[in-house]
Amino acid sequence: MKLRDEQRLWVVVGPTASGKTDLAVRLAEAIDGEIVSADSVQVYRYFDIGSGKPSAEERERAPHHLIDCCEPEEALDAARWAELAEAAVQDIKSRGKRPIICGGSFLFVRALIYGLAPAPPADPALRERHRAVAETHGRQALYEELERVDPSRAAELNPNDFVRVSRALEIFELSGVPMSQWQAGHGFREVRYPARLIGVTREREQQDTLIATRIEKMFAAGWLEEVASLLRRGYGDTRPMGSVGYRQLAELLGESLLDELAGSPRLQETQEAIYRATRVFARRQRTWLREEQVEWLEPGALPS
RNA sequence: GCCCAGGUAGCUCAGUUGGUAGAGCAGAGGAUUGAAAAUCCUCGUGUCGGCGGUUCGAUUCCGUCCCUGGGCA
Repeated sequence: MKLRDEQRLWVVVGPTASGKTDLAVRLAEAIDGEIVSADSVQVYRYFDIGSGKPSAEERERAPHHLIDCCEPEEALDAARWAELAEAAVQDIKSRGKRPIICGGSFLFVRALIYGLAPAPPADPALRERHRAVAETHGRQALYEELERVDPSRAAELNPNDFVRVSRALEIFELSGVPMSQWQAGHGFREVRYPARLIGVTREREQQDTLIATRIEKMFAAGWLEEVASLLRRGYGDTRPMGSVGYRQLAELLGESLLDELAGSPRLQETQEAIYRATRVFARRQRTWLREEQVEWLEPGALPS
């Protein structure tokens, strides 16, 4: 095998449960690499089972970075992640190893490869104000604010898309410059890390089966108990608790006691809801990937 | 056997004072510049349980039969 490729940064992508970690680990062994996780939930400590963190055995086979790198309450955003990832990549290279990015949070990957517009960072106080406005006057009212200061960005957004409307407003309020202008000056045009995207192809049915068995394994490994423990420790309002599966289990545990749940229909229903939500998530991931030029490999294969 | 309540989209249900019907979820597709496992957008013909009757017209009213709950025997 040659497997050394150019100077490009190798990035293992794919929908959830497609086998990214397995491919990345085998790749790392083959080229003396280290893995940088691009996963918006695995970055948080204690959210172990439901986020599908690599096993001890997998971490033994290849060093992993950016897993457990922050506390649940210190929300890590795409820009901050990209900084950390860049530092990890430099560190790995400086030790003569090959960095391999691996993960399903594609905004994170994009932020690393292209950077983000140098607009101001998130501001919790402003977000709180936006939330209050939307709550008392409706999302439309917030959208109208944006139309006044940044009609160009407003035209791209749906009034209901609260998250993006809020962010666009936030940028203007912080910098006095409309988001559309920041974007115009950036446009994801400059590649900071030329990348080679690699993924594992799966038939749709097989993909669904993989998702189902993975969820079953998570429950068998004590996922429900993990969430109960996280809630007890006060992590109910953190960002990772809003992610697929954790959200549903937190809700379930909010209305039922852990001891009553074993084998109950409520638990069964929740497990099915998580399966469905995960499939929807995988679909959104596929939409991201359709944009990119990805080298799709057969399961078990390595790139040449 | 009798009484009551139901039988409407894959599921849960709404609705039509008679003009062949619509939400949520699921499913499919898409967007994505510091919330991204987040957030948002688009896509809904189904013997309205069967058969008869009344009517210009019935899923809607009437009759009858079948099915599912619950109650009484």
